[in-house]
Amino acid sequence: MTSDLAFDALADPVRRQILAVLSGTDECSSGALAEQITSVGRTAVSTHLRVLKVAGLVTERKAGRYRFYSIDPSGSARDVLALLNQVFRSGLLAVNDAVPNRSVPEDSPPDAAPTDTPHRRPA
Amino acid sequence: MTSDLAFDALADPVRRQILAVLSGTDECSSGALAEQITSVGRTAVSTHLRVLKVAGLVTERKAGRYRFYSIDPSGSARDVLALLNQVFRSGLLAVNDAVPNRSVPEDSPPDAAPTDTPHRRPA
DNA sequence: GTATCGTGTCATCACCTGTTGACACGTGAG
DNA sequence: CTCACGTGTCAACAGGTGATGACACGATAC
Repeated sequence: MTSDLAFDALADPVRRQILAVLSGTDECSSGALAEQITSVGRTAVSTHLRVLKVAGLVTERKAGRYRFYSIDPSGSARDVLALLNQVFRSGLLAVNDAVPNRSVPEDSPPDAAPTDTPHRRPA
Repeated sequence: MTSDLAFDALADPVRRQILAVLSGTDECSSGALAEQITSVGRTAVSTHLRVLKVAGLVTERKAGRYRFYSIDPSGSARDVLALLNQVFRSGLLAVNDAVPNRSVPEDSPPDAAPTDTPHRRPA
């Protein structure tokens, strides 16, 4: 799954910080990026950049001896968003008032609600 | 940051699988969940459930000796979506409009052309 | 040509995380 | 009451991941 790498890439705070910096600028060189990410060294930033690139979250542009990175809005970020929207659609769209998502055949839990807990609390 | 835990929780494939199962049903007990998640044992599922709960992605409902878990659409998932939308806003707008394929503005190298061959095979 | 800069990669280490089995807690049934 | 069931938690181990410094590669300036 493509979003697999993206989820993994997004899990790291440093990588999210890199993405935040990149989202504020059009593009940024590896060195300039490493200067703004003071929590880790240039090597780590470079490694994170690679992870982000492989994950399809950023794009790389080579210009001479420089390498500029920028957000890849058409990359796997869309898959992540799509998956998240699918999982949390009920609350995000707030249109499933009739609970239409009930299509799992092997759904036979003990079915609680013995005598004191009628139903869960809708938000 | 609340979304920090959420990003971390979403990084694990097993946890995403749990979320997928939960998204297909209203709620599910820990045991029933563990039966559907065959890749790991019940202990691991329980641990993952705890992580998801702490991250604010699922909610727990106690019913007697059972514990039912369900997606928490109003939890930190919204923060994750918001952050992602902020970082990748430029491409997401295009997605919302249409254009499911490459529609990124072409690069405009200021002073160099990508005419280099990254030969990097030392071995 | 050489020197220097910018960058990526490699080996190494330390830390964190996930998994497992055994155990403890609470609940419901008899 | 005791027993069985469902579940969470604990300590220990294995595996993966991130960070670092040294090095290699390519490109530019001279």
